[in-house]
Amino acid sequence: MQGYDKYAHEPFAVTVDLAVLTLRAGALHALLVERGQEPYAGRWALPGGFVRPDESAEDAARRELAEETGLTDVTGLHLEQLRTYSDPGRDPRMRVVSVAFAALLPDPPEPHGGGDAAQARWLPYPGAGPLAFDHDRILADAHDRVGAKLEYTCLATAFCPPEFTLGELRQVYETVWGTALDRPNFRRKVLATPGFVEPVPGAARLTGGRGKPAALYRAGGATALHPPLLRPATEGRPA
Amino acid sequence: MQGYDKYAHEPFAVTVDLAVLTLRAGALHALLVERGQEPYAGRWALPGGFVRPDESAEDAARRELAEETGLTDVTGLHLEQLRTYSDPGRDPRMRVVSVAFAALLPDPPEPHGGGDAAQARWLPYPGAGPLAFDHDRILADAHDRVGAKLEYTCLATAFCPPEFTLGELRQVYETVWGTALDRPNFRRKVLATPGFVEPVPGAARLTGGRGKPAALYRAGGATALHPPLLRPATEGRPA
DNA sequence: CTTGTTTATAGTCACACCGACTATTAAGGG
DNA sequence: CCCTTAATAGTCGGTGTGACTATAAACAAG
Repeated sequence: MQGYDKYAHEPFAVTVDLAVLTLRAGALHALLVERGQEPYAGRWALPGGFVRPDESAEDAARRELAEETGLTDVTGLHLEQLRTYSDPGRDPRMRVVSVAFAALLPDPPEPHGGGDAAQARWLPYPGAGPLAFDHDRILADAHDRVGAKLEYTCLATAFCPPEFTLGELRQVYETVWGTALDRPNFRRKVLATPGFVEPVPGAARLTGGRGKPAALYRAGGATALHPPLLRPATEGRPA
Repeated sequence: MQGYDKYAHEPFAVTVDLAVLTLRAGALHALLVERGQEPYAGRWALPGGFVRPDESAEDAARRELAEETGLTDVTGLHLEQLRTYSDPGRDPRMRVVSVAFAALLPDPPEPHGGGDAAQARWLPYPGAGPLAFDHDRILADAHDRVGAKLEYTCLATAFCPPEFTLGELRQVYETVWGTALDRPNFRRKVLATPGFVEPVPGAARLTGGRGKPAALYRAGGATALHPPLLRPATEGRPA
């Protein structure tokens, strides 16, 4: 930091990459765009783009998120910096340092094709073949981060619409973690955590699908879970 | 990511900033360098430097860590990417995007003055006045991250020498969290977690200071704590 | 040498929480 | 009308943890 001109520092291109996750039909989906040019032409990639001279990486991420999803209001959405990927060879054309973000959406806004990208689609994760660049790794890191944060934060509500049932909330956990949870125990735990969810006053009940109608809840004011909601211990060493 | 030449992307300077933490005399200390030039001449700043064309941010961080600490072998040290700071105005001279890392050292290698920096010193944290740039924020973020990771990982051993007593390990928690822990309960919890620590076979006992000599332990093979070692609930809403 | 202080270590007890279960209620589908 | 599905209520036992007491082994001060 001392000598800015001591060695000629190479300029880098700085981009943001977005791992936008949502739940569609009980399965985790990621927003992907199809590349039209080399390298990796025809492969799926994470949406993203260059950081402009007058904006921070967070600004750029939110701008790209609005462009790619076609949503007019992305202010309420959960957007979180993941980490920065900077391997010298990650883009064969030039030196690109990419700040990756994870974004969570409740309700899948239909595919769309906004922004500059060729076509954008929700594809199930995992399963969408090998992605371009190091985007498989980024998406996997996003999934890991989200899974971990479900344990000790109220992040799960970011996957849900403003009003939701405990069954929907439980499905968020089950889908992201890939494990089944005991219904009564999950309910007990969530309701016992102050500020996680609060009942909707109108006492309306959702009777959409099969089964007994469920009560509706809203996200509460809490952000952290004390004590955490630990996922069932998976044998083998965690990261 | 589609059109690399659609809009002329401004080149950025990319640097790494290091929040190097250690425990000296029961207090948390950070490695800081004194700036010799404007801006912020005379202020303390985090060590760091430019990422070179052929290295990743992680490579650069480890290289800078070796240069600034004077240590010849930094391979065993805990080095972890924190996040990237990219506000347009964070450096008044030019557009600098900085990837911040947190590093943990067990044993304070005497101050030193290696590398290119003017002078580097261990200063207690918190307390080292306002730092240059946004480095106060970075250091605070590093402290938050380390405090949180103590709860659910075995990170605490990264602050300890290869062989340590449970009292030293407990002091890591107490110092970083700023709370006192019950000695017997801490011992019970640590020993009950498989792979956290393992006794040193030689059965040597450390009889350095006052009190009954303590048994020596080494870091075990585990990296995660299941269940976590939660810090005493601080009232008020956590981040 | 004795006493007090400090730290390590052993152990107890009660409570909170959690996993595993059973039971009941209320919907929809053959 | 019965079966399935899902929500909700409740029970039971074990584990983990907070609070606490007790003992042991060192050093310091008198």
